[in-house]
Order: sequence, then C-alpha cells, then structure tokens
Amino acid sequence: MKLLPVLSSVAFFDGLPDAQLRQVAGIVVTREISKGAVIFSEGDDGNGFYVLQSGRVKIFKLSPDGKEQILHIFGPGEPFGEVALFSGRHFPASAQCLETCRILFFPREAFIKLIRSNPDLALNMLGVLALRLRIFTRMVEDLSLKEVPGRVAAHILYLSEQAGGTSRLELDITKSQLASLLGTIPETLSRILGRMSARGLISIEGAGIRIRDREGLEFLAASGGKL
Amino acid sequence: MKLLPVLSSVAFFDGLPDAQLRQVAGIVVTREISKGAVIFSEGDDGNGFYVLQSGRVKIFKLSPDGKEQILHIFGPGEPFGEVALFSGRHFPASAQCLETCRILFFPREAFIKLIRSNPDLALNMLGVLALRLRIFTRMVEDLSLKEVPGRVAAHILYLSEQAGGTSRLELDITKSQLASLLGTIPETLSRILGRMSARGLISIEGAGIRIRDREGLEFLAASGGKL
DNA sequence: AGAAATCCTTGACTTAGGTCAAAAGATCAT
DNA sequence: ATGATCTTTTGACCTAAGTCAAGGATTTCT
Repeated sequence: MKLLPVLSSVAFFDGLPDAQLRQVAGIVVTREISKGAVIFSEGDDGNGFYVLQSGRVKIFKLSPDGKEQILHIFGPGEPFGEVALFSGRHFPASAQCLETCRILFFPREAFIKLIRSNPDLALNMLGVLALRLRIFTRMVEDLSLKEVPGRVAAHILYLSEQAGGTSRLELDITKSQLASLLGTIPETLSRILGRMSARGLISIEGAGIRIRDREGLEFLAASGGKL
Repeated sequence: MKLLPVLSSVAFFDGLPDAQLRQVAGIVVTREISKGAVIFSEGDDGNGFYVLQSGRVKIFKLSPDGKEQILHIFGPGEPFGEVALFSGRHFPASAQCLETCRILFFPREAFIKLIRSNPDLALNMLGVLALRLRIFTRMVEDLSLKEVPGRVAAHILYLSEQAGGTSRLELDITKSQLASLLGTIPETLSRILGRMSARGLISIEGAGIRIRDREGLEFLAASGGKL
C-alpha cells in the first residue's frame, strides 16, 4: 500500500515536504466501504476525519418525515468530516457511499498534533474550511433567493465550468440525487428540465445534457427567476 | 487605546500568552463606523478580517430584485470576514453596521504570518470556521427541510437558550430583519407569529415574546411542520 | 435473458407562502 | 411636540412547487 503517491495527490497535502508527508502517512488508516454503506451518521462522535481515495460519497441531512437534503457530493481526493475535529465533537450531517469506496481515516489526536507542528498543514486546512463556507454561502443564497429553475440553470452552468466549459454534460448522479442537492424533489426537477428543453435552453441526451443557449441559462441563473 | 483587554475578551484569542497577544495587538487597526454604513460588499477584495468591538453587524446577500438574505448577525467579540483570508480573496457576502460600531481590522499578510508562527491561533481560527460551517449546515437544513413556522419556532427556542433558558425574550433586531434571517418576508413572519399566539404557543409583549408552550414549540421546530 | 427493483416522467390537485395595497403603529429628527 | 419616515399588521389574491398516483423506462441482479 504505497500511500505516499496517494497523499501527494490530495489537494490539501499539497506543498508538504516529503518528510512530513511520511509523517502524515504514519497515522492513516485505510478502509474499504461498499456501496450504500453509511460511513457516519449525524450526531455520531467524530474522532477523526476522512479523505476519499476512490469512489463517491454524499453528505446529507434527513428531515423527520424522510426528505433528504444533500449538502455535498465528494469524489477522489476530497476530505470530509473535518468539522467535528475543530468544533464540538459530533458530526453535523451523515455520510454514505454512493459506490464502493476506498477511504483514508486520520485519527483526531494524531492529526491535530500534526497540524500543531506544521503551519502549512493548518493553513491548507483553513483553506478547505473557508472554501466549504463559500459553497454553503451560495447554497443558502440559492435556496432562499432563487426559484428552482434558477438553481437548476446555475447548476448546469457550474457543471459545464467544472468540465472545462463543454456544452455536453454527463450527470454523474441520478436525477433524484440532483433534486435533493438542489433542495427540491424529482418530479419538480423533471418538469423543469422538460420546460428548459421546450424553451430551447438545453436538450436532454440520455443521461446527459447539452447546453443550447448558454446566455439564456446565465440570465435565468443570475435573475433566479421563473421559467 | 488599551487594546490588550479588548483582545483577551475575544473568544478566539483565548489561551494566547500575553507576549503573543501583544504581537497581535501590534498589527491591529481600529475603526469607528456609523450606523447603516457598509463595511464591505460582496465581491470586494478582502485584504484582512475584522473583529467587532462594539455594536452589531449583519452579513447578508442581496438578490438582483432586492430581496435580502441575512447570513449572520454578529455582536461584540465576534470575528467576521475571515473566509476571504483563506480562500479566494473576495468577500462572499456583504457587511453592514446595524448601529454605530467600533471594529478592529487585521491586515491579511501580518495576520497570516502570526498564524504560521502560532499553532494555537491557527487551531482557534479552525474552530471559528468549523463553528460557522455548523451554523450554515443548520441554515441549509432549515431552509430546505422546514416550513417557515418550524424555522420561527426553532429560532425562538434558540434565542431562549442563548438567554439562559428564560421564557421572556427581547428581539434585538427588527422583525423585518428576523424575517430576512429566516429566509422569509415580514408579512409572512407577522402572520405566523399571530398564529402562534392564537394557538397559545407564545404571546407577544411589545418588542418581546413570551414562550407559553415550550413543548409545543419544540415539536413544531423538530417536525418542521405546518401550523 | 428475464425478473426485480429502482428511477423517471406525466397528470390532476392542493397549499404554503409570496405579491400588492393600504392602514395603523413606532421612531426619528427638527 | 409634530410632522416625516420607517416598521408592522391585515386583507385579497396568485402562483411555484409540493403531494399523490400511475405508467414507462432503466438499471441491477440472478
């Protein structure tokens, strides 16, 4: 298990000298988790945090009557579960594997010791948390100030940007999950994608989407408006 | 301007030895800002962060058509504007004084240098960001999974908790602002408080609220439900 | 391949909560 | 104090989006 190459490909270990990477490697525990398995549940004690080596994980909240809000979907190289390290001790949300995953676990005490003796690591972790705050800020903004069509348009543009600006997107999650990520339900998402198609903003190609009128989408996303 | 006592009363300088507090004090710039003045706007370059010494500040987002979502309302001792220090460089939201404020400004470079050489400060800052993430997680949850009455109930209970469990609460912000904080509009908030009164959950006493049926509120907040 | 399970779409219906408008209460400055 | 400005409440109305239900379409497993 050659951990070093894995670690150095994780964004937030970037810039660490080899000696320190080896230190980090020393405290890691590797785990394999199968699709659908829960890694932790909201309220559990968090005695460490995780980095995803392969697979995908969703972080989510459930309402008492079973509705789900997805907060993040993480892929390889992304850390999760860090909040419990630095404030309180329980996890604020739950984590579940969307596919079979290989994850790295960093025990709390050892990792905090590492951070203490390593300012770069601390700053990298601050960067991770600050980025998460940005994402949440936008999420709150979207939920509160945009109608669902605006959120869908914004998300399509976001995916396109991630993919380097292509107009042809593959959704790598189910539409139900996308609905849950955007704070709505599958029926509503389906209708809105239908309407967007009808208006010539996009066309739906199997499991993918093709952007047909980028400006139109941009206007919709910015105005947050109706369709 | 005896800064040291001010600094040591700020939660996240807690635990710093005097020598380091004096270091921190060395880079601070004090400013007085009058009610209604904007401290920074979304998108501005953030070349430092702030700590509120006195007064209150709201952090908010505006939609293109003028609707406002308040993200936080901060009081004395609370830091804000830190996200821009550690990720990107522009502020993700705007900040405005609700009353005349005295604020401390910490320039970016100097403060990061301080953090680098001071693991405790880094860990304290990590704690601040992690706590914010918790707050946002709950905000997203509330906006997406709770109806407005559930959010109002949850907020009333939260205020009561903050005040040490009293049943008599003073709202220290206007109801319009409260509406904006809860992701709704004044009309709706007014109607819901009215209905809560009618159902005997609370009674409204001028600018304050008295909790009359705590269990009822708790049920409403947990179920997120209708009224 | 075929059965089982999951996911997606569409339709008819309901409703929470937003919009607009107007009046009644507060708060502020001169 | 007194008018002017802001805030809150109430009413009538409208609509975005949720619920419930049922039929196709995919995916998954044996």
